[in-house]
Amino acid sequence: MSFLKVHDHLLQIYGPQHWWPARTPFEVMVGAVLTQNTAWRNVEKAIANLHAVGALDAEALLRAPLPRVAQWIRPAGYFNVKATRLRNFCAWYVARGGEDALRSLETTDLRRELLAINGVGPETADDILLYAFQRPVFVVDAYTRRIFRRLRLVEGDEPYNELRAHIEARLRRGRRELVGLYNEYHALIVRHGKDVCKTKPRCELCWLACKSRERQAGKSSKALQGAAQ
DNA sequence: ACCCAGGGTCATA
DNA sequence: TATGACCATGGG
Repeated sequence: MSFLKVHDHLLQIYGPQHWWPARTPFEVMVGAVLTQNTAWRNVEKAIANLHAVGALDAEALLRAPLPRVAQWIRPAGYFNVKATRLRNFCAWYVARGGEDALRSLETTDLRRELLAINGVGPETADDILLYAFQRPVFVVDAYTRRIFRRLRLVEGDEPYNELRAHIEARLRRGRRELVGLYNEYHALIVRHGKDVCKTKPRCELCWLACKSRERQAGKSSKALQGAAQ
């Protein structure tokens, strides 16, 4: 079972996910910060509030008092922390010349600058790189670690960059368009992660993951038997 | 009542 | 490098 095959299974099961749900690249970036450890529907409420008051804009967010931003994004949780993070991000965004100027940066430079912002970690940075700037970056999240661990494709507790590099290296050989592939793949993993094995007849991928674990158990028990002889 | 959600930072060892 | 505490809302 290759990383590419897993993608194809997921696509067959769920169909295209059409990520990222946002009107503009800036809205993607705001959503990426707000969705940290938070259910997406709560983020939608926060973004709707920002949209309603005309604050879905970097300059507007910088003009607004921090406590007011916090109230706007309250449904997204951690609102005091995230208000500061949004402000940090907007300060960088404006100082750096906005979307058009940022588009001309190399992916590695863009990532380094994103990670330098207090409140933007590896996953948030990669969400922004992939879904706002269309860069070929595979986003690793908790669902990613879980599904690939269950399929015995990774250990699951590797450092972020190690896991990303490992998966990207094995997806690059598929002769496919990478931005589209990474876009759909991460979205499908999240979609699958939400209702994994909660559906009555186990989906094909969960079934495969189960078989994969049984294979592993069989091998290790045989190894133990062999060692006992 | 408890658990989790499309993480990240900071203090500590 | 690697744990643990902390942030906070809303839905199951």
